[in-house]
Amino acid sequence: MSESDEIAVILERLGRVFQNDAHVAGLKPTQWEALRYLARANKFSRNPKALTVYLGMTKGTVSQTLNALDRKNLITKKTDMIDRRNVHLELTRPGKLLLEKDPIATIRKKAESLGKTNRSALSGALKQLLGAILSEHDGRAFSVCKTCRYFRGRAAGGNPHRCALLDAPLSVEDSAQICVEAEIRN
Amino acid sequence: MSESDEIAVILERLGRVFQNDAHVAGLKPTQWEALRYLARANKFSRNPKALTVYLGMTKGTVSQTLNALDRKNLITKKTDMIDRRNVHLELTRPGKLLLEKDPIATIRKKAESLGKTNRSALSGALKQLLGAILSEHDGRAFSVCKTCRYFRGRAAGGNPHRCALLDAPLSVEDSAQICVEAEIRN
DNA sequence: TCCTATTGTTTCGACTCGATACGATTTCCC
DNA sequence: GGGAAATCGTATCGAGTCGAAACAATAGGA
Repeated sequence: MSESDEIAVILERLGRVFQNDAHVAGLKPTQWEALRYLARANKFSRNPKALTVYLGMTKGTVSQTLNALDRKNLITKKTDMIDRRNVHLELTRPGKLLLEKDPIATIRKKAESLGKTNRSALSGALKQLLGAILSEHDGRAFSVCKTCRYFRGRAAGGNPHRCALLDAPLSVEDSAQICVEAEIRN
Repeated sequence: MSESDEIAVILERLGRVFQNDAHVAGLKPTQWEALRYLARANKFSRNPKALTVYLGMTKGTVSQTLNALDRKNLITKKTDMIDRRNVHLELTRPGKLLLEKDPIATIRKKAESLGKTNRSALSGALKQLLGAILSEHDGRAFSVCKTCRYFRGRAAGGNPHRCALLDAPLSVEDSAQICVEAEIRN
């Protein structure tokens, strides 16, 4: 078996193990990912559309997942008053609290035990792999706001950060979060 | 975000992307994994029990998945005549043919494009990670028969290979395949 | 022979997921 | 301004996943 084969098989298998581990606290793996995403996405990206792109699923499926989370009172949905087709998603307090039990922590701990050299190599190679796959997948990289070409840092006068694409102000918090619109600066 | 966090997030995300890709030819991701396993497992390991351990799922779920594959005529189930509780699983010809469309190939190609150095690093680190996780998971490593401590290679007289644990003969093919019982030599 | 462990199957309920059809808006363009 | 087209989200369907729990059948030991 070639090295590439091994990588493919192990990645597939790791994915399965993680997914099995993710049946925690009555939530399904997908629901955990949605919760996690909402915790890390900035205000422009906390909507069903962005989540759909992020997860790479169809909007119908995402809609159902969000319904399930809503029923459990882990998120709220609010119609945008300016464009009433849009929906804003927010974690509720129980939702935020639940994230402390996020099963992804077990993966992190395992990565921790890997040793610095191996860990760096793994992190680098995985990033490259994910990038290669997403680019061919029309999925965006979903990088952090601050690194986006449309990000305008706070000027000398103490003005807030701004997004030059959406022409909107950005809190310090927002600018450190994930954004659907993010385009890597070149 | 620490390197370990990044690794955890990317692995989770890669798993999702792969899983989405695995909806091919009318099969679900789990069904593909079962098929793949059966193609790579030796005769002692082509049964529901071993598959259950390999996939890390409950036997009920596995039973259903196997039923689905049976309905599609991709596998056969046959009761063991010696111990009638056991079931032998085999790929049918259509099952084997279908494996040529295995969506895991797309992952392999991506790994291919990674470059030798990165690829080796990734392969090594992933193996270590999977090992660490499985060991804590009471999941076995499922290594290849030949590397097992119970493997007895063909003697000078031209006798067949043998498994000293099950006290059974091994074809050349079997001994190159995955075995549930495999225990790494020390 | 009875007791117990092993191996699989069945059933249940909640959820996933793609596909498809819909329902509101909003936007574009004549 | 008004109608078509695009956008964003929801509802429904069918096959499947998945854990949990109950249930069968068989094997093996006391």
